Amino acid sequence: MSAGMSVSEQKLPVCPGKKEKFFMGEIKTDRRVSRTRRLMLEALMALIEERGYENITVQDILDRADVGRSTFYAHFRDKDELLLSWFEHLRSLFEQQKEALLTSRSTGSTPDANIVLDLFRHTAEHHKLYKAVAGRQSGEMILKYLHRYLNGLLLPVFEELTKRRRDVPVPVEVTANYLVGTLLSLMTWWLDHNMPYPPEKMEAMFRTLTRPSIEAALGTPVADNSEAVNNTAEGFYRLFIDPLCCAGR
Amino acid sequence: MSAGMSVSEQKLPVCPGKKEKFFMGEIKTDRRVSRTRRLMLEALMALIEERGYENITVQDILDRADVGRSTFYAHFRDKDELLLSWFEHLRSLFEQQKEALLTSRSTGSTPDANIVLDLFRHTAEHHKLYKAVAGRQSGEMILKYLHRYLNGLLLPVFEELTKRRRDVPVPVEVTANYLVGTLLSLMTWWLDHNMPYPPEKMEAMFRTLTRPSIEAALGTPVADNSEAVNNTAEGFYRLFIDPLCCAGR
DNA sequence: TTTATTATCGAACACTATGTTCATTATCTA
DNA sequence: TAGATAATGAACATAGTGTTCGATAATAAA
Repeated sequence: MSAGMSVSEQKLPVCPGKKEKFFMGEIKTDRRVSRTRRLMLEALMALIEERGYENITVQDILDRADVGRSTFYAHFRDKDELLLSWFEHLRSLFEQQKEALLTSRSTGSTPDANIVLDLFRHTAEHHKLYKAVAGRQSGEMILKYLHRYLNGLLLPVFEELTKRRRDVPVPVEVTANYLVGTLLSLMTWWLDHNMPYPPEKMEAMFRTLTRPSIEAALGTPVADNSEAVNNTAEGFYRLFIDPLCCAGR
Repeated sequence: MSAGMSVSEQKLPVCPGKKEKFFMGEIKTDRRVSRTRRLMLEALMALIEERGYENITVQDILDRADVGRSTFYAHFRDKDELLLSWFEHLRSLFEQQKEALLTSRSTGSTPDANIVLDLFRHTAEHHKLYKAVAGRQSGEMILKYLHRYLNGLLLPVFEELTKRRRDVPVPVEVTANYLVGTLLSLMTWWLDHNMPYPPEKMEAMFRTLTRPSIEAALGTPVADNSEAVNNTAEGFYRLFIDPLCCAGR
């Protein structure tokens, strides 16, 4: 045993997502690790814009990133996991922004933020990438994850809103799913048609289409609360528009 | 040249979809051809139900259908084309039904048919297959085709409906896309959650969600036509519900 | 600076699947 | 029955995936 059991004990690089903090001691990520991951992500993004996700091989990424084959597989199980790690990155950025808004809210500033409008604007900025990732001729992987994520954000909001209502004609799960679906549907249509309208117009359409549906889906309000009821849709949009309320709980 | 130029001139089997009818002479499909195609389609369907489209290899289909490899490629370029041919088959069935309804309509019988309800019911009957084909964990190929097809049916309807309107707040392309998207979104949600509600309830939800949206999306009617205007949504549903109107033009 | 650690490299390899070729055989239509 | 055409199946070329492991290089910590 002295010569070190050389039986396939290749170590995996430390996952930077899991900077485990026990006993206040953060584990720093090895420079090489973050560098490699960055290179691979950059290569992936560039290649996606060029050819679309489906038309990329692992070898392409390796060549572009100038990284060894085994290194890739030391970090990710496959191409999908790399793409997913990008999505997780985006998500954490989004959640950071949410936190920021939450605190600035409690301070009193920034009365309203329109998350849907922001989404359309942000998408427009990176339309090439997003079209390649979510467009009609590409795999739907990311769209599915996004759908699930947004659903998770929205569901509690609707559950809150329907607490004081009787005879809700459409189950909240369906309504949440509907709303997210409509948003993503508008978004992909917009991208696939090369953004023929400005983000503001798209947001207006989204509102026009979904607001009356939500009123209808939530059903008749209970009698004793008629004031807070008429502006439920308004309330919803404020909730939805303000990301904090959704998951800041 | 006498011995018949044997230079890679393998003939493709006659495509039965193209039973060309010129001069009243239909070309009969060779028994062997239809038999092979039937076997391959049956194998595909069975395998899809078992494992889902993504997890099937061409070899699997070959084994199940008991058909030679080269035979497969004589008929279809790849797996996708086989699946597509199934979709085309379904579509032609649908269009036949549409024709039948159209003629029986002109005869005076069958006052109304609810195409959306029929769709939910038909899906329920074959839920295993459709879930495997369109469910969340499978590729979206068929869903995309279906989306496009339904869009094509719907667009002219909306164009007709908006002819007499001014200041339509949402472009008809967007509205059509929205409506189809919502229908398919409800459908996949339903399948993915193992059909927790009956088709009738699903159809009701679809109506609840989309009717007010459509009213809103079509915008204010012109003044002089106020009667026909208030029931535009009604008219739309009759149009949409009655498949004839959509593409029977 | 030194040292122990650990990430990267890269070439070889096994594996799975795709799609093509073609001479031979079986089946159909007329 | 004859001529035409479809099916067969084995062999092949191609392409991509994911793994292995000894050697090398970069890093953090001492």
